[in-house]
Amino acid sequence: MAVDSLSITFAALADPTRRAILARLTAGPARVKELTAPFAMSGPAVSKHLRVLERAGLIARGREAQWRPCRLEAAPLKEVAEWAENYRRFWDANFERLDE
Amino acid sequence: MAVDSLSITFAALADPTRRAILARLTAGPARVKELTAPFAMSGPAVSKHLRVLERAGLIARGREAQWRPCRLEAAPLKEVAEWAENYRRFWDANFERLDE
DNA sequence: AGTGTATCTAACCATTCGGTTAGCTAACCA
DNA sequence: TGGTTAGCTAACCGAATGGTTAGATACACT
Repeated sequence: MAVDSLSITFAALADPTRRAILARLTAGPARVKELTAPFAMSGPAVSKHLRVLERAGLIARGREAQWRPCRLEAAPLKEVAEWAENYRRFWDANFERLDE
Repeated sequence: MAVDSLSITFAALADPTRRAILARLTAGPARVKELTAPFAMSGPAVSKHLRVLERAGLIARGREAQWRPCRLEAAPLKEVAEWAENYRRFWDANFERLDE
């Protein structure tokens, strides 16, 4: 269930660790070890988060000797922004409540 | 875990049924029965989705005789849009990959 | 008072999620 | 060749998710 890309993207973003990883990657690519450092969490746990992000198309992973550098792939975030924009008129205007 | 509001909002949005409910509510408030109709799903299942949306602050529910009309509360979507906007430069520009 | 409708709670079930530890593979270096 | 490091998979665990059915509650209409 929930095989649509927007659901997968939102699910990937619904975790503060994963959002922190994306935020770190805005400063440029990083290796897994580097991404693990800020968290009180085992390597495999971060590895799982990275897989979730990769499946959502939010990161891409390269291969460089014994490292697997990750870099941000922000395209799905454009979909998110566009989806949310559809609701703009419901938050930035005093839209009428005709039912009241 | 994941008590931050952004995580709760993203988690609520990570389900197509719930996003469809929000989309329906852009046309105005609706009763639970009305929201249930489009889905091949039991009443309690929709009721649970509504509770998730309510806890995320995405809908509000009134009380009107035996009905509990729901209406859209889009404020959390503004947070989502703003969060995503921080990544705009990573999707709409050919940003440099200094590492390559 | 009794019937019907709208909605919720409770209990249950299978699956997914976020974490762990243990152990593997691949690459580098002495 | 052996040792160290980076990163992975596998197996497991407890909690959360998304659904179900059964039953409770609240209100409206005769």
